[in-house]
Order: sequence, then C-alpha cells, then structure tokens
Amino acid sequence: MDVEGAEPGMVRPGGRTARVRESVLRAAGDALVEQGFDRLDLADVARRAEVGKTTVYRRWSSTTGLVADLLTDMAEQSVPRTDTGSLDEDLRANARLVVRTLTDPRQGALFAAVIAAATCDPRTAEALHRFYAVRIAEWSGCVDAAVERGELPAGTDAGEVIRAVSAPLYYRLLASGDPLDEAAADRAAEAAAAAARAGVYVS
Amino acid sequence: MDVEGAEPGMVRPGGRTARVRESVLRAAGDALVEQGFDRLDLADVARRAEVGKTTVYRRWSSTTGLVADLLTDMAEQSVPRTDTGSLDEDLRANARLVVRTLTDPRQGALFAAVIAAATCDPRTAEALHRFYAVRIAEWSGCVDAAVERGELPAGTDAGEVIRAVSAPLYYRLLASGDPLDEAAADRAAEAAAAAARAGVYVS
DNA sequence: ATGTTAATGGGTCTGAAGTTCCGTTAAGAT
DNA sequence: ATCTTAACGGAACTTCAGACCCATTAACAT
Repeated sequence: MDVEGAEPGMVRPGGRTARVRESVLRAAGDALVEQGFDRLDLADVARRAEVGKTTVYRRWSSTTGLVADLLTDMAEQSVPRTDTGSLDEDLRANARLVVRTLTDPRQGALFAAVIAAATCDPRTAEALHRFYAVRIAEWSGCVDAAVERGELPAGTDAGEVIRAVSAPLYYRLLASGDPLDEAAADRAAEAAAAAARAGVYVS
Repeated sequence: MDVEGAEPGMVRPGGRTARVRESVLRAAGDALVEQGFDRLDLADVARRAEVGKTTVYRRWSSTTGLVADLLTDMAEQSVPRTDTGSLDEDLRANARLVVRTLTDPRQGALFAAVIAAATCDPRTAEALHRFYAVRIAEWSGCVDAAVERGELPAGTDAGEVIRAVSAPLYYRLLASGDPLDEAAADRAAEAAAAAARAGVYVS
C-alpha cells in the first residue's frame, strides 16, 4: 500500500512512532523553558529526546512546527474547572489558576515561548487559538450557570467573560511586566464580573 | 582619551553614528514586519540599511538587542492622546487607536514581533515594559480627569484602567485570535469603564 | 509467524549565520 | 586647520543549523 503525500507518522502511528513523539515533545518543552523560543534548536531537542536528528527534522521540519504540535498536545490535557456556585468565586478561582500557571517557572516560560512562536507562524498561531478555545469553552460553564441563577443578564457571552478574566494577566506577562500576584488575579476577576453584571458582554 | 568598557556609539554619537543607527533601526523594523522575529537576520538588516555587517554585529550583537534598541526608539515617538471631556469617549478613542494600530499591517506585525522578542530576552523585555509605561502614563490623564469630575471614585488607579482597555485587545492579538474590530474596541472600553465605576481599580 | 515497507538513525555535506582582522573614514577635541 | 582615535566596512575565516543518503529497525497487514 503506498500512501503518497501523507505526513510521516500518519500511516504507522503506534509503538515507536508514538514513543518518539512523546519523547520529542517533552524535550521540546524542556528546551523552550530553559533556552527560550529564539534559541530552540531541533538538533538539541533530538539529543535531549535521545532520538535521531533526522527524525525531528523530517517529522516537524521547523521550530514553529514543533511548537504547533506541542500546543496540540497541551490542548488535549484538560484541567477541570471549579464550580462553587458563585460567579465571583468561580472567576477568582479561574484567575488565580491562570496566575499560578503563568508564574510557575516551567509553565510560565513555556507559555511565553509558545506565544512567541505563534507570532512567527500562522499554523502555530492556529494551534494556539485552538488551545485557548478549548480552555475557554471548559470554563464558560460557570458563566452560563451564573446566567441561569440570574446573577448575570440573559444573553451574556460566556466566552467573553472568561477571556476578560485572563486578558489583564496575559497583558502583564507579555506587555507591561507588572507583577502577577494574587491581588492582580482577584482584581481581574472582579473587573470581569463587574463588567458582566453591567451588561457589557451581552451579545 | 581612552574610554574602556563603553559601548560603541557612546563616545561619538553624532554624525555618521546617528545616521547608521537610524538607518539600521528602520531596516530592522522592515525586516521584522516582512519576515517575523524568528527569521530576523542581522546580515540581512545590514544589507537593507546599506551598512557594514560588522557594524550591526558590533553595536547590537544579537537580534534581541537590536529589537530592544528599536523599542527604546519607539518609546520616544509619543502619540498625543484625546481629551473629549467624557471618560467613555476617551477610553473608546484609546481602544480604537489600539485596534487601528494592531490591525495595521505594518504596526501590527511589528508589535507582535517585538513582543515575541521580549519573551526571549530580559533586556528586551525591560525595554518593552518601559515602552508601555510611557504609553500608559500618557493616557492616564483622561482617567485622572474623570476622577476630578466625579465620574470615577477617588483613589482610582489610572494606569490600571488604561491597561484594562488594552488588555483584551492584546489578548485577541496574541492568544485567542478573535477578531480585532471596532466592536471589540468599544466593548473593551465599556468593560474598563464599568469596572472602574464599580470601584475595582481603587487602590 | 512472515513479509512489506513506514519510520528511524547515523554519517556526511553545504550554505549561511556570526566572528575576527585590519585598513579606511570621519567625529570631536585642540 | 590639524590631530587623535572612535566607529565603520570589506574580506577572510569558523562554526553549525539543517538537508541528504542509505542502511537498519519495527509497525501493521496477511
């Protein structure tokens, strides 16, 4: 059976191929955290993963391609959301989770690197957008529940509220450099809740 | 007179040195817009600037160093803010300006590239933070004026309000990939105003 | 169990990024 | 106007990311 035009790893995805992918993605994450996106070198990733350099170049071809695949993998690992029964508490829990993630030495560096990679390549950007779409959909439930309970006006766009919680935190991480602490998290959650109650996110 | 330890360009900053810097920074901006941060090559910048490759390597040494200097230059070019006498209108004007900037083919690509560079190098990050500090300080005036007029509670942190306007727009540009249009701008401005009125940004 | 061939991996090669050397030009001090 | 030397620029050199070749290994169909 010949399978022209298929990407390598698609015809026989099991066994060794899967182990290689797992090992390479872990190594890529390590390299991104330790060196940053601009110093990411596929040969170095291959060494860390104890995998042939040729394999990495053949299957991922570029650093951005590798990061895109890493993002696809990250999107599949879902983190369960809280459901306390109060909008303010749920949003605060979400904001604090984001801050914990972004200030974690490994996770924070990884997110920064991955976002940098996405600005350099459309396919990586698409993978990043899918990642956030998954996360936002996961947390939208607590906003919809708040609408049900009458805490928020009907027609409130749940995704917009969740994005509004994260946005100031990412802005601090990437642009302004202001401290990312619990106070910032709580303020981001409060601001999103206040705007939502004012009906700003009614579509 | 010998000046050990000084960076090149510091002892004789006038004439040719200044022309070289100007020409290189413009070329660097062009290259970033056309190729993105990951493909930024100092030799290519030198060619565009019609300047010796050695000069670029000697004065800026790395791509992140060059971007850091570019940011310092960008921070000096101030854009005057509006002052309509109404908080909502001022914030909306600010939000629309940010959206226009980020969706402009040249400016948008430049900002994305510069933010990517900042995630890869602490000194570039510092230059980026200074850039935003300047911009935020510039626009803080309209929030302070709103506090004076009694539109907002006393003690409102003006910088936080301005950051709150920009944050969702940058989040769209860098993370979620949602459309950056005038509706998004107006919503960002409204949300920031609503949160500010609710006293979320009182420090 | 066996065969087919997808996928891996070591080795080699090449073009370009980045460094060094040294002669030339011009900024700024006198 | 003249001098000192900071800063520039061309060219040669080094290094290494990334492409290519081909032998080896092991997924999956039978």
